Amino acid sequence: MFRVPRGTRDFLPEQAERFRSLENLAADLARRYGYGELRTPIFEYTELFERGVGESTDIVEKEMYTFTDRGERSLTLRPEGTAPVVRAFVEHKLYTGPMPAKYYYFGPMFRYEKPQAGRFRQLWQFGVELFGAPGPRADVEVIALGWHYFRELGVESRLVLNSIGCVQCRIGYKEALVSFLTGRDMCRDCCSRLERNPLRVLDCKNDGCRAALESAPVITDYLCPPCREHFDQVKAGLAGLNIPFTVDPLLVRGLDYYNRTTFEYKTDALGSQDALGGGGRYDGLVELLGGPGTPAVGLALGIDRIEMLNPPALDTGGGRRGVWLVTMEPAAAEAIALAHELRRKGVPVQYDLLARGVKAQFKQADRHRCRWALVIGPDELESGRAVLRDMESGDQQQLNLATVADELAALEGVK
RNA sequence: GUGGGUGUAGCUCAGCUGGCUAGAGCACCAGAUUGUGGCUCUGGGGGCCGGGGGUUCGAAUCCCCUCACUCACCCCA
Repeated sequence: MFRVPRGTRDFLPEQAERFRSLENLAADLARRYGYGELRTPIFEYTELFERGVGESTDIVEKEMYTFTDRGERSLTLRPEGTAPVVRAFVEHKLYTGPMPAKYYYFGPMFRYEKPQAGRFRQLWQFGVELFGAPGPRADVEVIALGWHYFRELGVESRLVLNSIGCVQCRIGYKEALVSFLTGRDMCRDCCSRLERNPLRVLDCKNDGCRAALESAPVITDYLCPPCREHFDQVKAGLAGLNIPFTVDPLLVRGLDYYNRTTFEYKTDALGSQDALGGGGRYDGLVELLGGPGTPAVGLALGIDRIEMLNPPALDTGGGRRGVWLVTMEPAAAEAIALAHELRRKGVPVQYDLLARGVKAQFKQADRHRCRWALVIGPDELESGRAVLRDMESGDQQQLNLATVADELAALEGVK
């Protein structure tokens, strides 16, 4: 028997509906903030991610689905959404349009990881990217949009904020951090990180490393005056919108392109996979990918994990909906013709396709959780009056066949 | 990539230290009720016991390998 590939899954109608709702709510929110949808291919040239995401990141080092096509080109299933959006921004010279330029995306990403709770090889992200606004208000808008999404869904999340400064700040900080940590007791990974990318040590969950970091210098003490000012204004802007947050100087994100603001939305309800989303500012990426120097800030939210939290906004109540048409010979053909007329007028109608008896058809109406059973048999055609049964209460009434479509459309629980 | 747990019907599981045609509940289909669902009763369809190999007169059960799922580490959404 075939199964879905490891780390991927099928979405059966009930869950697919939940994902559709999450997408619709995200798209609606993005539009309210003035973001337009930008769809990019599922795969890109591998080099885009190598350069855009960063050679030394986990994503590029070990998580990419990379393959060679028949033209000997190296392609990669997109592991994240920002690099492709930036590529499109540059390729279509969108920087020539009105600034700032604001885009959102929603779709699957691919990472070759060992699956576990809340971690998949094909995962869905909703993200936004804002180009051309260097000031802190842009950071605040993006962070607020993500916060707003959680609020509308009714999902609890904690906002964690940090600033990793600019290249200049980090030179000084890295020196301080390396000299502080050198010679201390850390895990093997961190010892190598110390040389290659010392900021990653901050992200280590190892107890020994955490202990070593207790009194380590923090990046926020090394921000240059402009970066400090920017960070202060981001915090003030969030406070002004009554968005609560905590500052975590250890928050370092796994992609190389960030500068200044970084943030994550976390949950306590998913075990060890606590990140629901995150983002930050990436002022150098557009230029790195061949465009004009353009400041930018963005975020990405993990839809799979959010869905796992059972957002209250997705509760549909589980009520009955729609109409089941009960047919019987020799009047079935005529009844079915009427059903199609009802469908053309927007009424959702199902009917028996297996030549089952009346009793079984009512049972089907029940099992499919239809709100109404509409009986049209020989007697009804003769009298011109259809029998309508409320499958919730059991009450029955008669409807005039000539006006049945309008009457049904007006009923509760039809759609 | 490293480590732990689990694989028996569509689902949840039982099956003792190897021993009759492998079971239950739920679900599905039908009948009891030849134009009325939910409750009840009766009946029915469904299993290469994850796969392969081994031990044995005999394996769902014991051993080895493998695959899958799952949880955790790393890291992230």
